[in-house]
Amino acid sequence: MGQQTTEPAAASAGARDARVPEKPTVDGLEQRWTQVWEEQGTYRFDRSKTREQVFSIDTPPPTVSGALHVGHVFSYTHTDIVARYQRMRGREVFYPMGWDDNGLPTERRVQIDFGVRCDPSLPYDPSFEPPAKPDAKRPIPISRRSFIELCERWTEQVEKAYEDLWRMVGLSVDWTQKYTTVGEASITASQRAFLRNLARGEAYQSEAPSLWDVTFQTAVAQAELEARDYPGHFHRVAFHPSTDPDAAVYVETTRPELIPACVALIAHPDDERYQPLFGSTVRSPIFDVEIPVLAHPAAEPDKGAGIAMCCTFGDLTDVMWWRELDLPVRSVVGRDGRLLRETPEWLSLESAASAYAELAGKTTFSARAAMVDALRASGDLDGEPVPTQRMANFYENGDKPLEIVTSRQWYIRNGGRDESLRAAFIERGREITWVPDFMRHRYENWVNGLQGDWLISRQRFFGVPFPVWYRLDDEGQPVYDEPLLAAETDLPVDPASATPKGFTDDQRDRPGGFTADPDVMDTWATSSLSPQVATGWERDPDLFARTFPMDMRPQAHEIIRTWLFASVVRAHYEHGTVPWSHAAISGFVVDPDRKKMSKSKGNVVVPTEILERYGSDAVRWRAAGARPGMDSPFDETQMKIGRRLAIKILNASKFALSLGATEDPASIVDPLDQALLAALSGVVREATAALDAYEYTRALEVTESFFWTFCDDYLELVKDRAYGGRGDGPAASAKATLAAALSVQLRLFAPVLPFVTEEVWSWWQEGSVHRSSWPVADDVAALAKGGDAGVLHDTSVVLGALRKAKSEAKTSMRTEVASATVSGPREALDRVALASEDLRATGRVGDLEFRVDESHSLTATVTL
RNA sequence: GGGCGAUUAGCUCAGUUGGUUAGAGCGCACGCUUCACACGCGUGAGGUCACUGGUUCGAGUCCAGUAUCGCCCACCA
Repeated sequence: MGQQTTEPAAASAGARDARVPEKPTVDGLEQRWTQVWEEQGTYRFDRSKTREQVFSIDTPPPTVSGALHVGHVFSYTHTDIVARYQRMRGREVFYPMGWDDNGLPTERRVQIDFGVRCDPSLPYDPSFEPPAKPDAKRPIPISRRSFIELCERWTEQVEKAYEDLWRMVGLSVDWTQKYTTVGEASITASQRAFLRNLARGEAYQSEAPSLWDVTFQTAVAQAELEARDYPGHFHRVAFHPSTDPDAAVYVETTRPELIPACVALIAHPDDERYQPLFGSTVRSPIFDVEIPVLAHPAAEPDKGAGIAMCCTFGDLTDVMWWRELDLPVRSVVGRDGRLLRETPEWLSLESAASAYAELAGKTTFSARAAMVDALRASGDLDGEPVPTQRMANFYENGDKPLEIVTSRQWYIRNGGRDESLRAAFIERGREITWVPDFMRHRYENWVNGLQGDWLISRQRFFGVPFPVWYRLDDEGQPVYDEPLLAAETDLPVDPASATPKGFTDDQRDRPGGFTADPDVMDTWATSSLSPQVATGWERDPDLFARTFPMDMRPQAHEIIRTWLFASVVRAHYEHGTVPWSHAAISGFVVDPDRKKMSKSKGNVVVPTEILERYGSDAVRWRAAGARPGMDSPFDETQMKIGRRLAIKILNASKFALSLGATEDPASIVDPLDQALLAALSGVVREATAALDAYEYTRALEVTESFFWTFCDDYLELVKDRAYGGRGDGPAASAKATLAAALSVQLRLFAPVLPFVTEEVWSWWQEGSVHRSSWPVADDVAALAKGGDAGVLHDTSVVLGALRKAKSEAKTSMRTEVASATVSGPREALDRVALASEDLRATGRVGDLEFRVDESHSLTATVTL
């Protein structure tokens, strides 16, 4: 048997060293072909191509914070399918890979894994080695530089693991095009873009209230907020009209500890309950501070008592009121989340000062309890606190509600304070083709809801520093109004070690000298430049000209507001364009209960196990079944189906080659063969149109459906003829058709199933299938020579009837059929007649008769 | 509360511009050791297309509304 199956294939391939394995297997294909692709540079970007010939992809740099999960594998596969398709279509694909090793997630992992913490005041110790047994509870303080070195060491390990996984998945990334978000290129680009934003007035520094995480002690941006449930209590608290101290105005608050920070009581202008009080003042309980009662339309009559205590600052509404009503600042919460230790000056009465002393230095939580006791004692608490479940803003990585503190920060204008700028960014969004289109709403929703400019500075260590210093006046105070800026030619710059022009290093942090800006950039302030970093902006102008603006930004929908929007902002300012023409938004992989996979839920599926168990092609096949933007449940049984398809491709290909598949267009003369190719031509047309629209799921579907017909019906029908059952001419037609159909189908499958298609391709073709050309529908149609796809279809219907008869008789498919009568419309019978010899051979039919009957569709009466 | 999406067979999903008896795979049932594949092959049974109205000769498909689920955003008085 082995002889029979391998010899014809070898013969058909002529002198070529065709080797069809005896028992083809999908196992081990990943290792073999990733190595070959690497050695041969199959996916290496050819930078002799011009921008029009290039398809460039702004690969999402995965966060280097642990492990990739199966959702990543799915979405990166989606991108790879498009990349492979475009490559076969003749575009030179620029497909880099970045690692997002910037920011807090990395810092946190390093702290835990090495048992250290960063203390910037410590000097650098080059010999420092982390403890062998890290104790995360008692971290060792180390210098900023040592800390950064550990961050780098840690990310290097993880990046290696990530790359290994991506290679196994079969991503056709050009691994010579790598970048990291803390690499030199990223720092340089981030600093350069910032300096230019600053020069053009798009970036600015401001001392203003901003959201503050007391745990991490850093400002955070609106985009990093997460509203979460947070338990609290309503406290009904009495304020007293200045003119009538025995009367009371009741306010309901969840944060009584902010009463010393109260600057106004505010109700809606139409609220008749409070209209008499507008313009008058009340005095706060305990502290006896005079406070105006004001009207503002943002006050909601049905919330609480309908009159709000405006404090500096309890929430973002307070900030708005403070700004719009021109109220004073009376901050009591410090950056550490505790009430200020010194008694604020506006608590002028002695009784107020002593009351405040009970709160000073306490966390907001403890201060609240102390305040409630005080209110209860003074009789200003009406009733007892009522439990409530509220939503509070959290930093997405934090676990305590955010405070609002006033601090000096860097911002980039994003339209949050400028109507026309906002309109410009909406317009940019409309220049982008969104896949799927409805994801545009997420973008516009976000842009239209912006509350303020983009806060880009963070009070952290591991990240891109601002290339800025400040002169220190004679008292050692920084002169913020005249920042000292690094020159673009000096980038990248670490102001903590470099010296500004005109100063010497011994003047650092000395009165009359200078000091470095201590902050680093928000992670999105650097990753928003991924298109620029990847394409070599200002670093490699030749590459940049060939790859920017890019063609495709693949990403998850949850970060449209952050990464996508920020990228649009940066490209708009720097290049006056959108950064890419297409935004392809992938959905999530959800667990069987439709819950998003996340570490905290413990429902994450580790991809390596799945890849090893079913093979990469199988997992990719499943990924391709999730359409752009649609969430997809993880279902392991689906992987088996993909694996089955991959195996089927091996076996069917082996069989087709063993039948003597030979490329020979001229000999394709049999109507059944032409029918197959006519149908295939339609499949190519549909798959091509689908992939042009990034609809890889549809492309796979039509291809797969055709392939099963090819296996189940066509291969069965031509088997006998190809073996020579009806002579050389008919056999040659079958062999030529098998070769053409196999070649086209392998190429149609190649973007989704790169391993198995490459394996089969190597049996009988030169080069990589992934550098072969995508099939052209018209070319396939030309091979069909005007054949009618209906011939195959109608013949299959009759074949099905023959099988059904045998199946119902519970007998083997090899059973002889004494006679069969096919009846139906004349045209259908004519088509079947064109393949009647193949049909008779396959079904083992003795007498095959045709009876015209226009009253019903094609049927067959079978006598065994 | 605002926005977006989904709802078709037990499960995962197709159903193109409205057009005969609504499709596929998995699972299930019953068969078949058929010379590529038992990691296989064949056949079959499964559906008031979430609900209510409307447009139309005709609606899974278009319109209006309702419900349920999911996601994004807002919501600290």
